[in-house]
Amino acid sequence: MTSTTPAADSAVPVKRRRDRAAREREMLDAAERIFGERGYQGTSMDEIAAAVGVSKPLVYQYYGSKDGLFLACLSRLRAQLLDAVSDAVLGASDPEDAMYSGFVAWFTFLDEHPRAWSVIVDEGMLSAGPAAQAADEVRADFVELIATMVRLNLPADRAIDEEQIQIVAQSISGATERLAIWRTQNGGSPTPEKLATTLQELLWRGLDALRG
Amino acid sequence: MTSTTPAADSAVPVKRRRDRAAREREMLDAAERIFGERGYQGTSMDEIAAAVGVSKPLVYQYYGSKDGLFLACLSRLRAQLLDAVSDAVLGASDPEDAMYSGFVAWFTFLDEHPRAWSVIVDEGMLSAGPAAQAADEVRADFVELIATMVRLNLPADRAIDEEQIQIVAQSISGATERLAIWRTQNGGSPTPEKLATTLQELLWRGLDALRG
DNA sequence: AGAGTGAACTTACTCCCAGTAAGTTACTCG
DNA sequence: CGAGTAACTTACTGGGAGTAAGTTCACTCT
Repeated sequence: MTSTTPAADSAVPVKRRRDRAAREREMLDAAERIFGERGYQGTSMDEIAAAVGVSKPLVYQYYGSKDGLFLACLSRLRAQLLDAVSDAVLGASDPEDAMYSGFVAWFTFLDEHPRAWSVIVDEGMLSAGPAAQAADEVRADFVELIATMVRLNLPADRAIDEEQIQIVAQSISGATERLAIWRTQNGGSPTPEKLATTLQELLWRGLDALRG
Repeated sequence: MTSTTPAADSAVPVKRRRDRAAREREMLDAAERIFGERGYQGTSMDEIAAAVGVSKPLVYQYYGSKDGLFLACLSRLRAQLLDAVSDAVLGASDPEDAMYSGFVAWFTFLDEHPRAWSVIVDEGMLSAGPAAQAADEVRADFVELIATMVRLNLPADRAIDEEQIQIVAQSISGATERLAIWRTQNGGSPTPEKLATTLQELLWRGLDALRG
């Protein structure tokens, strides 16, 4: 009864050891959840390890550093976000609708994945070290999507000023990120549709102007 | 000769004790410089204290925490930046020029104060705690300046959708911040004038559209 | 001048957390 | 079964944020 026989545990055959890929996934899931709840600074590696039921050095063996683990979370979440927006854009009927749908998809996704959004906001934590560069590359995919959309909207017969396109794409990326932050502080108040409509109105005619 | 007579020091009467206001200024200056060079994470409170020639607890007595000290730097730098942009806007001849001049002033200031800019970028480090809220209030001044400009450009005889104005102001603030970050990574490549011109073209007609 | 008072300042810690060295346990394949 | 390797742990170091408790200076007020 009081003995600590290992056999007693066999009723629940907890797999102590798992292969690397599975553990990495467990760690990533736990990290995503905890980073999302407590933020980068507020999360300790011990905490994540404990949540997985594993010791800290194992986490270091698989992800190298706290930044590395955080970056892995960030990449995965950004990829999901990019997918959501891409799908919306590709499913649209015309360029104007593509832009609007993309904005709606962006704000809606962030609404529906608040913890994901917290992680993305904390991206700024990686302002130093090699992780910072990697984080920028992750964001660059997004800017490139926007740039592509902008290019499609411009006439094919004109020489396109690629630098201007980059400026516009970076601007839109920055605007949507700030709007998302503002919105969460504001109690989620303007709806995704209202935000998308306003952005649409603000930008559409300006994109026209860039043609000449 | 080899004696450590205190009298020998009297040739350079180093004021060991200074009054609080003076010390706070010294600390703020040192913190601004070091935070600007090494970033928030890379800076230790001991380092700042040593730069001032003082012990760490004194810094804590005056600024409360690392976040508090960083926030003090941030506020001062943001205020300078706001002044620079305000001056440019107020000195303009018409609304269109005000907008353009404001953008140029923004990018030029950041060019000329790279350490200040580093600190502002690191603002994201304060994503948790009471300092985060304070940091947002500091930024809000900027958004309000933009909102005022937008209002001035709208016709006085129409009911103004205040929510739309906030959206636009937040967008512009986000766009200019991201452009500034991108620009430093890009080797400072598009000139302030080119950035301002492109933003001007992109936004001007859109602001018109918001009237109806 | 000398005692009293408060502000400026220091020494010497605690605690927490990222990261690591070195070893141990369990699974697999001959 | 034994050898090899991948999964995993215990037990530590180092460094930096924050603090408790005391010390020294400068300035009043008799």
